[in-house]
Amino acid sequence: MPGHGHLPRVKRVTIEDVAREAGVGRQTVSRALRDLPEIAPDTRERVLAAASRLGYRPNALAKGMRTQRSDVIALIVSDIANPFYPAVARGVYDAAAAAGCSVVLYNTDADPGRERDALEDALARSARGVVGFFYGLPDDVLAGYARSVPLVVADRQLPPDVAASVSNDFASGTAAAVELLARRPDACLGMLAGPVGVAADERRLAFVAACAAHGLGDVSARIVPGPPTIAGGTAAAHRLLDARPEVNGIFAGNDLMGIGAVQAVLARGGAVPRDCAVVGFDDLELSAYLSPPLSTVRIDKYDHGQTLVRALLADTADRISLPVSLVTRATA
Amino acid sequence: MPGHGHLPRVKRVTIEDVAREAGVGRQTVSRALRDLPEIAPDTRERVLAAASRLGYRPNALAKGMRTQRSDVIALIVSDIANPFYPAVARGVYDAAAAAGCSVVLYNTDADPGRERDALEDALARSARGVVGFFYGLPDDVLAGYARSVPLVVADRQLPPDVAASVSNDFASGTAAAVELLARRPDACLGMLAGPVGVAADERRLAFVAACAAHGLGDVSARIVPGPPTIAGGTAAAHRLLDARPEVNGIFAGNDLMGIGAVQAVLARGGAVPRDCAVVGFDDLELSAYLSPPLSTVRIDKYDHGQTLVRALLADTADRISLPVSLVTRATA
DNA sequence: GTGAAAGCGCTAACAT
DNA sequence: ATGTTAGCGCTTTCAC
Repeated sequence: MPGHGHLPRVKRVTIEDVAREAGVGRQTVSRALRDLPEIAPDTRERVLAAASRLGYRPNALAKGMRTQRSDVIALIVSDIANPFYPAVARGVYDAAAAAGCSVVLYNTDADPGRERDALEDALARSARGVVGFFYGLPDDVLAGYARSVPLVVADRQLPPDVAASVSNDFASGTAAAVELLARRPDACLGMLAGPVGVAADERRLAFVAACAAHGLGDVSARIVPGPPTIAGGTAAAHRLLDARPEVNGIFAGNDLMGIGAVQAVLARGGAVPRDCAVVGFDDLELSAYLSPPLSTVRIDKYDHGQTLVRALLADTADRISLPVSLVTRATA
Repeated sequence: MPGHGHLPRVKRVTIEDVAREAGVGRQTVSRALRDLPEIAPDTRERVLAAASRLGYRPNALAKGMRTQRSDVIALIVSDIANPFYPAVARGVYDAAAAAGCSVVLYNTDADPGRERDALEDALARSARGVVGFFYGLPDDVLAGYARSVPLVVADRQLPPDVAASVSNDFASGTAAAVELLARRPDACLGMLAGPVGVAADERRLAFVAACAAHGLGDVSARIVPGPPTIAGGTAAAHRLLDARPEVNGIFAGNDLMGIGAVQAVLARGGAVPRDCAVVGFDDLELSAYLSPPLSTVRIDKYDHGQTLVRALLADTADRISLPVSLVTRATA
């Protein structure tokens, strides 16, 4: 069956064609199309009419070539299939669209090489800017890219004046989760940390600090890392519970790991929260409908995405912290 | 705080610079970079060395301008925050990346105007191709675009030789779901259809046909439309159950609506599946962990995405149908 | 095997 | 208010 490649490529309508059709110069067409002021109203009308008559479509490549920048915003995430990112992506998209920009998506799986590839590609496309979640690249590399392209990093701080960042208030969220988990008199808490990444330490420290503040002693030996997935959460919880059967409260790095932790407790014959309570982080859309409904720290993912783009377009180097809130459901 | 706009724009390293550094002509650099055969091995070495010494980065815009096509694949969905699409998007991304392409994402909310805008933008960017879920645009408009850009549509058929399509086998899935729901002797089924869209009729018809095949009579009056969300499913289920209290089996257009239907049955004081069974469609990652775990028709979303891109790159006008399978859990 | 010239479609700068 | 010139960085075509 013949495909598209066989069709004769229709010659593209250019600004030159429109100019000829309207009986004006190229520049006048360009002005009319971009709605610039220095043009007679009736001339504009005539040009616009000619353009639509011919079915003119601006060539974004040519425009970008001339202006040295394209109306593209790069969104770099570890895995769009992880239910945390889609809502962020929608926020990014809406804010970008409001600014007349398109969005190019990159998945890195938290691999530093692929994070770098994504940045390089954004540069090759003369992206208007990059917003992203970076887990593998060190600060200095990111700082280097920030010199070539406007960059806003999510959930991670870069040195002042290097690049803006938009982070969820992980410290407050962790404190609230620990406070909830620490309510039982015999509380013995553990944590399921996300993948070992550059920003992971901050999170560990927040947990250790919150536990210390509640007189729970040094919990650092009860922090176990794992992939940020349901399976990863299950495996990590089993490891934690194998080593420390006395643990009766688990703080998971994200809801997916929280779900996995619940499954692990159940698989060991325990009940949630009776034998072990679980608190997640993110509040996925479906977390409220789970069995049992998951207690978690809610973050506004859509707002996160929008804020990322707004910070990018605002062209500042601020550190923005987004509020979080504890949602108590059935697992803690 | 000073932002990025204040930094002095570093002059871009071009192919010309590399040529000068390596002491060869521009053309030779281009050949070396693209790994073309007509070049002496040592010349290539020298050029490559010069390029990396200078930190040369190819300009995708310039390349696209010259070749009249960019290595970009447009992915058009209604809403990336709907948990159905992210897995598809990942498949699209991986297949695109394997072919050296980037992906630009568009959200249309199923609005025909925005579907059109997305297509126009893809054209403006000289996209290598477009894959998408179109709910608002009529066949002839899509056919028109298919003449300007390689296009593969998802879950919808276009006339032969116009564009390729990759669809899930909705008919089989519906038949299986109805078979499951029809097992109770007094079965009275209803359907929660997705938004009224161009492809909606095919789905309604599949349901009506499947019910007729099971001797369930004409169910067309028990099909109620609604937004493809949890809230939409709840509302639609309430409307259905208000009008037809005898309904004891609901086939939801997707898992989100299925979750909503379960909530509605529960809110009315009923039990699932005792008073009313529910079967969804999609099998979201979290559907197995819901309360109660949702019975559904599983589709391989990641494969769907990959197949979309492969069909695009293969440049055929085939109609590809993807297999589905029934997953029986607790709601039916 | 290599280099020189031409030009993709657009907009900034400079005329007029 | 409008037209003309130049050139963004690359690849295709054609010389050599």
